[in-house]
Amino acid sequence: MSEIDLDLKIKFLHAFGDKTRVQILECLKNGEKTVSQIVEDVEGNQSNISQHLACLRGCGIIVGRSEGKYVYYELRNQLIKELLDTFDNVLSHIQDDVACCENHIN
Amino acid sequence: MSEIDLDLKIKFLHAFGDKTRVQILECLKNGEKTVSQIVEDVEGNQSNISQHLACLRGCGIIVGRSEGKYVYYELRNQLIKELLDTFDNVLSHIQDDVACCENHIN
DNA sequence: CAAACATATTAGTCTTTTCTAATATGAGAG
DNA sequence: CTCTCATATTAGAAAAGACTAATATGTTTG
Repeated sequence: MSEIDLDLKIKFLHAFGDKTRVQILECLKNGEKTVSQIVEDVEGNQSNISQHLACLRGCGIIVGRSEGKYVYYELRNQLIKELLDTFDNVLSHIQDDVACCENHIN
Repeated sequence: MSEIDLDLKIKFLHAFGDKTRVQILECLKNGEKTVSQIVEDVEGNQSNISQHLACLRGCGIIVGRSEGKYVYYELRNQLIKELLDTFDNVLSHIQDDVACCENHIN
């Protein structure tokens, strides 16, 4: 029952609330990939993806390792993978109730 | 294995990425509360809390019922409660790795 | 070592989200 | 009914986040 710092928690959770980042995470579900591969999969641009990777990395969600001129990223561990699955699971049950909330607040 | 709409998913996940909203959810963990009680617990202002409640409601995370002049909110169901617990669980393991990522992207 | 490639960083702008203050709605009490 | 209380809504300002373009760093290859 370790106390968790609220700001830390928000930072972590916030990382999951962006389309590009979630797409990155989904494309990492099947194992590690280089930045270029991710850029291609997600159809983003290099700079943008790189920034999102830095965010995910800074939030402890993914880890990267350099090999030559490439950097391989993957989900940090099994817990993260399970968390992603949990999201899908919860959503498949709740889906129909995620309705309005256009601007997320108005 | 139902397909989940990505935008829907982002909307849902985004709701968990705000401090005030997470505080609201945590104070609802122990059962339903009126808006006033929530405002007090979270030490927010009425308008702001009301907007965040609308967001959480719109995202299918909480439900409200009116009774007289009060509105009682609670977590939608057990799944949501478990999801909140899962967050804490994952975080307690990863905590130390949620480091930099100051602006969530830089 | 210079060129080519992969990735990261920076700066500036644009967009989205959040907050505050004011006002509206709706219910019960006097 | 009218006043008060609880909650919701709106509008506008402020803040945070994300995107683009340009540049920097570091590695390999010729």
